[in-house]
Amino acid sequence: MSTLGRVKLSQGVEWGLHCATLLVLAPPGATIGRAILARHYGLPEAYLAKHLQAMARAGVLRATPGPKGGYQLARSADQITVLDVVEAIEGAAKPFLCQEIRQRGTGALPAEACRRPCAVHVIMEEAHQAWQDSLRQTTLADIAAKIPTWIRDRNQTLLTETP
Amino acid sequence: MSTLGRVKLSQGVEWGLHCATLLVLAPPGATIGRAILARHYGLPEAYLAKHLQAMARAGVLRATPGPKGGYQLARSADQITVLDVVEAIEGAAKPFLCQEIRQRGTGALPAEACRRPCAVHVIMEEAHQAWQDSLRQTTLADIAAKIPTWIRDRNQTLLTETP
DNA sequence: GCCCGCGTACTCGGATATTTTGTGTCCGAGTAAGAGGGG
DNA sequence: CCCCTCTTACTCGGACACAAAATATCCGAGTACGCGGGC
Repeated sequence: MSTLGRVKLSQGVEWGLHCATLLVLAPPGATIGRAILARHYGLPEAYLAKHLQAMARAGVLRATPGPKGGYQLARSADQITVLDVVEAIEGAAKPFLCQEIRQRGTGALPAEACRRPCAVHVIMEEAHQAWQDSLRQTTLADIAAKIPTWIRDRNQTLLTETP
Repeated sequence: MSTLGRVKLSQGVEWGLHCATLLVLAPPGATIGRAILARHYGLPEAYLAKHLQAMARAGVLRATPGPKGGYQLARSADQITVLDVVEAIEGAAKPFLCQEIRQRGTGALPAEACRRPCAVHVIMEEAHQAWQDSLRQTTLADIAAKIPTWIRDRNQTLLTETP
């Protein structure tokens, strides 16, 4: 069987979260260019740009053009949840779209019997809520706090050097 | 911008859950053909077949060929969770694939510093677990129990009539 | 009247096209820094 | 020595190809029923 549809997250989510974490460690007010970010993780710069743009559009990051420009967090790290980043990249659309098939076909139910959302819809919605709640519980500050000091220091020097 | 990647579930999930629910209401031992199921919800039969096959392969449904053949539940309705159906159709693959980008690029960490999974990976994993747990809490029997009696009776007659 | 064999019609299953989505890349617009000249 | 101006190089942003996956469909293999013939 060729693995039919799967609930797959874009790889951009991983990229975005790691880059955002790196920005947390940057000095306040400083910006990091996408070229530096891409090289730091060995990512294709042009494609990473797409995800960084998405985060900027969503209000998670702030982009400044020109020399010495780059990206920085749009607000405090403890005010940005993982869900914010994920939805910025993947989009905030509900994963399950109820097509109301109970109202179609030979077994179609009358509209007045469908005032309440169907049970399937409710269950999928609750699961999605649980997923969102889980991602909301962690902020970028929490992630950054888990990073060992020596890595933090090393990144500081890595990101400030100008090749 | 064209809405970048999203966490989208196949519509087959909705189809599969509704059809499975319909099978719960069927008399014990009885089978329902895919043609009946497709017409009942106004779905394209050939495509619905693909999802029904997937559920049969996953051990959720049991298919019997020949005349009077069709699909039935592979086990008791209270032993089939919604997660079973979803994973049967969407596949059980993890949605988030950690590519270990922390070990790549100019900022690559040494392998011995990566004994623990990275924080990003852990967070995404926990969210997925929450999602799975939510879907595991409901069985097909629970869904069927929510269906009003008059709909149950009506489906009984609809599914037994032979056009 | 009963039993056996065969044709048939119905079932599911896998292999095959088409459309949408995600992946990857390129080039252009905008901006602030920084050097150079004038006051 | 300071200030203004212009060039320049660097930044991000959107528009453009390529690949993978989901969607949609068709035709073939297998099986049990049911009819017909034989006993």
